[in-house]
Amino acid sequence: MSDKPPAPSAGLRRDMEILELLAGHGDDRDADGFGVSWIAQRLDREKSQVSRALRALELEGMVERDPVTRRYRLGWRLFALAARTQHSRLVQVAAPFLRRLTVAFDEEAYLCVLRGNQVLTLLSMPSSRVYHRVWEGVSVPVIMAAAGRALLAEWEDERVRQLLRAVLPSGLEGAVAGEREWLADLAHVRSAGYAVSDIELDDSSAGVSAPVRDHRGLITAAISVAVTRTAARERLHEMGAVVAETARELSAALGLKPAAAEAGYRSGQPSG
Amino acid sequence: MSDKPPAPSAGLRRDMEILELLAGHGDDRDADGFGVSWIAQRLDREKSQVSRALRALELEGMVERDPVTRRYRLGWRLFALAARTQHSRLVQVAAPFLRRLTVAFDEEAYLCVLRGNQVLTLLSMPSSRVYHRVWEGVSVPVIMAAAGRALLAEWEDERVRQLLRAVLPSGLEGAVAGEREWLADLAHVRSAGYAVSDIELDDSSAGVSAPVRDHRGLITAAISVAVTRTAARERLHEMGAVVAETARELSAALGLKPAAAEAGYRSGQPSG
DNA sequence: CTGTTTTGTTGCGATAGTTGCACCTAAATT
DNA sequence: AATTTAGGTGCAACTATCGCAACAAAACAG
Repeated sequence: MSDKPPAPSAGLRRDMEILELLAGHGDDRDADGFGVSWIAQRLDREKSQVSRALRALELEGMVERDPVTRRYRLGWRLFALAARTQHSRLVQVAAPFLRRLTVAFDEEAYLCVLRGNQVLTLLSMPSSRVYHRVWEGVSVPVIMAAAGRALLAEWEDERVRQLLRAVLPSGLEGAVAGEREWLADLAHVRSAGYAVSDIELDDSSAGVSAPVRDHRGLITAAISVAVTRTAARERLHEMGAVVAETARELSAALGLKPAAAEAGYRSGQPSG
Repeated sequence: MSDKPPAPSAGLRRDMEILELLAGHGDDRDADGFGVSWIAQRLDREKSQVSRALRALELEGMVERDPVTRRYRLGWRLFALAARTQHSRLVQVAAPFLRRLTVAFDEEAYLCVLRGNQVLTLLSMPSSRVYHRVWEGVSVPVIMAAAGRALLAEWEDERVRQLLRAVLPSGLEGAVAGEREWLADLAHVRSAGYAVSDIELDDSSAGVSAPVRDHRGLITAAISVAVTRTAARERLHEMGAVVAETARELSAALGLKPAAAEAGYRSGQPSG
């Protein structure tokens, strides 16, 4: 009477677990997919259940089975659906702008959105110098990337505090100071139009980031540039201005009418 | 007693129908998503069912709800999963090569794979001249695009005939002639390394296409260039040679060792 | 090539999640 | 304020799924 709180949409949850598992660590060694037994064990479920689920998923094109190894991988349907996402549209429009940045600075550029407490990278544009890791579809905590500051720039202070408290290991002594610093950073974004952070997606690079607005003037994305070499602080701010201007142009390309640019200020979104 | 042939994985099918519906016609007017009732009616299902399904899908990030309009759209999770697809990796590697083509010819370039009887476009690289329609995630029948010929180039004749018969409106008088012509086209791909077609993705342009091979030497994708202006036949073949060379380089970038280039010949895949 | 182990699939009764209806709330519309 | 429409919920009936175990098929080993 205590241990069976109903589990609605259990099927979907299982399917998603499978897909997430197939998505893998993103590493490459698992490129040839996974077998039924391995998945079943990893998920602590019945082989039969996994077998049947995978067959159904394959029928829908969500996964596909290597004809020779008989292992499963993520399927084409995911690609087709994702292409119809609004995120995809955003990526399409943003790509040329990011490219411009990579050309100008010869540093990697990213397009990110906020997803809960995480910053999700939608697009990573490599610089000419290195074939860097692909960050697309990868999430990092908001507190890390400069993009996090750009994305939260116009949240109400109280909501920012809440989020920080939820994310930071609570009880940390420096938390209060960190909060204050964060709020100051956000104020800087509002006034200067860009954020600067010592850490970007990975910890080997600093970053600058600027907010991108949709047609209503709400911040919905951020452009970042990761500076891999230890550049002078001055140069970071120099780049920041350029990134901010690029973000503004991208916003315009997304349909932002100049008048609306200020309208979104402080409007926030419903707490979701 | 006659109308209840078991419906396994009915839940998944319903979810996929919903997602497909949300994916929409790809048009833009539906950018702000769809409401529960509309979806329920369109799918001929109970409102409650759709409501619950959408809530579950939202929990998994497969769809997201506009906080203000309360309408549903495809969600970020699709993007994140798709980014981990092998198709995505292919797109990443191929993008610079396609870009080179668009720069060289100032025409649009595509990366396509075969999916059943259809050619699925994974990447469309716009030329500088027009902001053309985005073809990513869109499928067209094999018989249309030049890419279809490139992708089938090394199938056994018999399998090609079967596929053509399945696709073509059967009973057509010209079918036999069409078959012969097709097989000749495929032979041309094998000898010259590229295909030429009067129709590319849309019917306003001709196209050239060349096969891309994976590390085993099997044809797994195709690069195409759509020629929008009515160019001289000569120029098409000129471009074909370049596209073929680019496809070869891309294959190498994908790990194809020169030795394996011929190994894949005629090996075909299990009929899937 | 034959025996053995591992991996994947299927049948079937019991279980448990889903269905559909009616009802309800909230928001838009008049 | 009244009416219409969209979206969500409670609950009993239903039916798809679960898990077990037996089976089939590869992979492996000798």
